[in-house]
Amino acid sequence: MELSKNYLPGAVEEKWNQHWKTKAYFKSEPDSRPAFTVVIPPPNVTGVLHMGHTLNETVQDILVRRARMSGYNACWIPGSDHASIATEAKVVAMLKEKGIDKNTLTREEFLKYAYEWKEKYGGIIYHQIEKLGCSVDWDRVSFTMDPEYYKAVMKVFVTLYDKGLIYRGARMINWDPAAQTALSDEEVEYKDVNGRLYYINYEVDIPGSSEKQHITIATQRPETIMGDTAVCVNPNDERYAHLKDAFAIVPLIDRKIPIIFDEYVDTSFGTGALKVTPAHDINDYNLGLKHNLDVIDTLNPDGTLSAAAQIYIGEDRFKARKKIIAELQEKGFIQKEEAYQTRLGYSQRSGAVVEPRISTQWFLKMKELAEPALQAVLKGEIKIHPGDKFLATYKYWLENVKDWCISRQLWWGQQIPAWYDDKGNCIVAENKDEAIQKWRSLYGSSANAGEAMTLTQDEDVLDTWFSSWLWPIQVFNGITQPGNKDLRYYYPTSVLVTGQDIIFFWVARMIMAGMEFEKEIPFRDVYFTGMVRDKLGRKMSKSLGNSPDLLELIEQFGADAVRFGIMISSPAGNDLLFDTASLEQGRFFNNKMWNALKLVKMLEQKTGADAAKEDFAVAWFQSRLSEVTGQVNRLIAEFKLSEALKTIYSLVWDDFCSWYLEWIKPEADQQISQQVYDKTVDYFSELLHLLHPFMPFITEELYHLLDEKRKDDLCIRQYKTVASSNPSAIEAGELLKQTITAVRDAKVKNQLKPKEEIELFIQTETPSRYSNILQILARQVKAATAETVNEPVAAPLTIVVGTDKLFVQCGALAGSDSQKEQLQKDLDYQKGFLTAVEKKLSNERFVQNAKPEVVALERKKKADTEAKIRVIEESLAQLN
RNA sequence: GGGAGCAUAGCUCAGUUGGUUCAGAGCAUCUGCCUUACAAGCAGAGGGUCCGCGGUUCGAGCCCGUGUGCUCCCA
Repeated sequence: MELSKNYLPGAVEEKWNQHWKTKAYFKSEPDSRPAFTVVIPPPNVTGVLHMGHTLNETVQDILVRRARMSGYNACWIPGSDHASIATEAKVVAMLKEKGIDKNTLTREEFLKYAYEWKEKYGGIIYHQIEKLGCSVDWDRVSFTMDPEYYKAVMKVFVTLYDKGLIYRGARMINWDPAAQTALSDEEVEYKDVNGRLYYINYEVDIPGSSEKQHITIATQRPETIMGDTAVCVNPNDERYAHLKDAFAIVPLIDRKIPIIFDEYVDTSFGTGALKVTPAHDINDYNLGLKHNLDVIDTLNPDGTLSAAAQIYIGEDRFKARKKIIAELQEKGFIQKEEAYQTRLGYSQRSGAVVEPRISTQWFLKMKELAEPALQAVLKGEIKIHPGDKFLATYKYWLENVKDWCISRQLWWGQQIPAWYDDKGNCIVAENKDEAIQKWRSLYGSSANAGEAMTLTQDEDVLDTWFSSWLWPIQVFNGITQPGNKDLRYYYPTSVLVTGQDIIFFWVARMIMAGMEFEKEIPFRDVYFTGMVRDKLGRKMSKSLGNSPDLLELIEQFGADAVRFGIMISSPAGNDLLFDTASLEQGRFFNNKMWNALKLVKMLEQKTGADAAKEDFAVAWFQSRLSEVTGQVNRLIAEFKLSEALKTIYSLVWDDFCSWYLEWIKPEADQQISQQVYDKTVDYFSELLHLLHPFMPFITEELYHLLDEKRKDDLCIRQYKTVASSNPSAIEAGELLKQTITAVRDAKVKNQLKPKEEIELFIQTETPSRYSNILQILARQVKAATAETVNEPVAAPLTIVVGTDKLFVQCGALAGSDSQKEQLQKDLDYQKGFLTAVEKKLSNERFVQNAKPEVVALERKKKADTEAKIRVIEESLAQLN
């Protein structure tokens, strides 16, 4: 078989994806094995996978593939959520391009377009997940707007309403004027911005006084003055004591408002006088409630000024601000203005500045739901990784959680299952038929039987997270078909992998839903990945254009290399700086393994019965493999996947390719024993097995190329228990590596060509340590002979390794300065080390206080170092 | 304003219960090699006041305090 010069991932990945699919390896049905379940955190249908998703999916696939190879019935459920605000915005934009105004459509017509859009673009994400090699069960793909899922959301809403946990009421909420919908607190992102503070004079009207006075208030939002319903000052503020029972006149519109007194006002801020605008500020709203103030909403839902503002009606709030400032200035109301650092809330979805607004919305009471969710984590039923970092955040949020605004003024989403009759009576039911029945039983009589038919459903839909919080349950239809077989088998799921940014949006609420509806945790472990940033440390974002296209990366480097690259630079829970250099490293790694395969295929042609057995190399690698496999298993159990990958990488590249293969590789005219060859194929297969969850395609490919008669597939091959490792073989291997490196180094430093033949004599007190490795050593350093001796041998080159002396006989050397320097340097270090050890040992308090084994260790260090110094000094003496 | 985290080689990070054979890895850099698997490679090498200051201890990269800088979350 002809093997290409380099590894070519494209065709290989296509082939195995197809093969795995044909074999249905990733389908899961309940059986007698333990389940390992992962639900994909639903990426939303609006977009494409970004690098954050790529990291997430890769981590999940590693865990799932490993579980599948470790005796578990692995089930990974793909899906997406409907992302109501983002999707609706995209659909509206798409319609606009077609010249269609959303407002001219009925809800049904709009939803038809939305579903069309979802069909067209929702598939992109699934395609990417597949290209990345994710071993998901495509028969179980789930979407938050599926009919069954929709029903589940309805049922949950009604259940919670009946329990008294859901209520409807007018509250101050976060309003997104661009999307024209309410938002939850979590959907608002606060940013520090440079604002300006305007000092505005309000004329004051004091009863019984005709004197012209004014009071100055400071505000960042002059466009809201028309909504002012009071000016508030601190009762302890002497500056304003004379204003009791006085009124202020709102500039421009000349409305008379009371001056009120409340200790809430900070006398040191601004002028100590606060304009109170209950409709447009949460604190003012509360103050208004306390003092019974009017509420004048001067803004329309789209952020323009309303008729209540009296002036600049219909102007955008920010344009109106400019005009109002100009007018105030012109008319002499502005005393001064100054720069002011403030914080503004932005809509996470539309980016618009969020407007606090009083609005009638649906809310979910959170306190009762939060408690069990908090306990589940505090008791350790659910473990968060890395725990030290996020436990406190989780705890704080749940302990201080506020009610959740769950209604959205949109069409794309689950319509709220509440119906109103002509009189405004509200009925909550899972569907209209039930609503009618309920209405009849509550308000009906034979006389008005027909009236129920006029029930109209609430126009609003539910927050997307109100559906995705059911995800771990409803992907198994657990809400709509309680206690079904799948749910019993797969729930609780095993691990949830997600970004730390949605700990509140999703993780906490999923735990609440699990505890509320199943009385059981939704997953045992939560693994938070870090944020993916560019190599300058900036967040990846569309506006910066620093987020690469996943499919292009796969095209360029191969899916395995992408997976490698993102994992190798991703320490658990930390942000990672994404750089294509790490993908390149992955590609190089592919190539390295590809070339190792080529070597093995070459060796296959050179097998012979009477060839050298190379028992040592074979025994050594067996031990290394066992040792490192154990390490990898431990690392993965601790979710240290990046470390695990690094460990495997080094095992493959350094131990297997650089050492083992070189040690067993026969000379050009020699053969390799069948036994060693077979072992080599075994080892290589084991390495591929170990690496497979990280890099599934190339490992599957090489696994089959290694032994073309193979019938089984790597992706479902089961891991065996780790064989024990032989410490003395490991130790001998280390000595061998160390000796080879020392001789090679000496050759380089003395300008000897690597190929130049030498003779090697090792003076040692323990020749047995070398007996197994001399042959390999000789070959690796191009020594015609390599033997242990009792006495020094005259040689131009002396090297010290530990307490052994290596004498190298070779052709003439340029000079012995280099080795002298080397020895001297080594001597200085050892002497310094010895001084430190002796100082410690001569310290009585150390000898008395330190643990005996520590003291013993120090004594051993002293003896060892002294021996080394002796050997180095002898060698130096011989040189002179 | 409240809280959390981080600071170790040029870069990105390991460093588990304090014990100088423990200051490490990968990448990058430098030197020498087109050695018959691999130049996408091989063989070597250099490089750090473990952020500053103080403390605890026989002993601190590790523990405590404090300062500085950066990041994140919450109000």
